[in-house]
Amino acid sequence: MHVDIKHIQELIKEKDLKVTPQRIGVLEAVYTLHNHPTAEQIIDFIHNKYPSIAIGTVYKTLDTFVKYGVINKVLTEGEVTRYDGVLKHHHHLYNEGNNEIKDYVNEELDEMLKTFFEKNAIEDYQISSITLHISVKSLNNNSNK
Amino acid sequence: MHVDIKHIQELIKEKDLKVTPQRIGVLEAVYTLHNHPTAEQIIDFIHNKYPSIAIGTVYKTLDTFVKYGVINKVLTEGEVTRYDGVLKHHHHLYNEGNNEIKDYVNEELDEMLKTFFEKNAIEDYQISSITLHISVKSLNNNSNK
DNA sequence: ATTCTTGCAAAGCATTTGCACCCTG
DNA sequence: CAGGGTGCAAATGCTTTGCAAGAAT
Repeated sequence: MHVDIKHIQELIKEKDLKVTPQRIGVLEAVYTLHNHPTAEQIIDFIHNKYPSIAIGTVYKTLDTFVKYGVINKVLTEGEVTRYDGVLKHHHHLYNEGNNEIKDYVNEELDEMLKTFFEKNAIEDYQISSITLHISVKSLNNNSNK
Repeated sequence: MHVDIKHIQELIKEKDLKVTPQRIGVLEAVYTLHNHPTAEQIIDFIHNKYPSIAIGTVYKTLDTFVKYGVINKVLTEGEVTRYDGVLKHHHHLYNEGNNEIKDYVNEELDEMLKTFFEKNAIEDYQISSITLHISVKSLNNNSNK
């Protein structure tokens, strides 16, 4: 998967953050590694293109991006933190076989949920978003794909 | 909330685990602290009743319970691990204001989701469970309750 | 020029581990 | 009494922090 650096620079600038090689590298890594990478995976990826970037900088950059809504953290069962560059609303498929997390997009489902909770409001709360965590098993014995 | 020790002992025995004061204490803590406690909260609770229990033992016991399905881990955004003693299927309300996680049970919703995914199967996967992560804001300025 | 960002290395903290001893079944 | 469970303390590993030096606007 190829990633457009120009586009990355714009995303950073849009949030009034300074555009630095480190930030470009981190965001490029998150997009390229698209499968909910850990900080460690991001650091490994970056070390090819920008060999001298500091680990602390990667952590700080990831925090900044999450804070400014450039990326999100993924919900996990207390393992290492994983990040997600896909901002469009989506759900997650947790593959029990190989521990992978895949995105699942379904607008019809979102529409149905929206309607449901309009009719069945939760007392005292206003809903800001609903994300499904769908645990699945592969039907093929092939644990990848 | 009062918790029945007899019942706790049975739950442990059912899994062919040895019933020890440490295990009883840990499970008692998870049930009493019912609000998705961290290991630290569990340790604090236990230290009243069983002052000399080791921290490492609590971690080992929690791992064992998760492994044998006595309790579950809760999905979080990479913070400390939280545990959940409620085994009945339920969803989670993430209160953005105070970072609390509450249970949300709605069988009609579950029924609707089941029907939806019967009609809209996910290619190559079999669904084992669906949990909603509902981000909410309190409507009262009162951030508790 | 000013403010924000980076690099580095040390510190922090939750969790894990190894092993001798102990207790449950 | 046999096998698993516990306590302890050290070790691990992810992540954060503080600050001087550097870079972006």
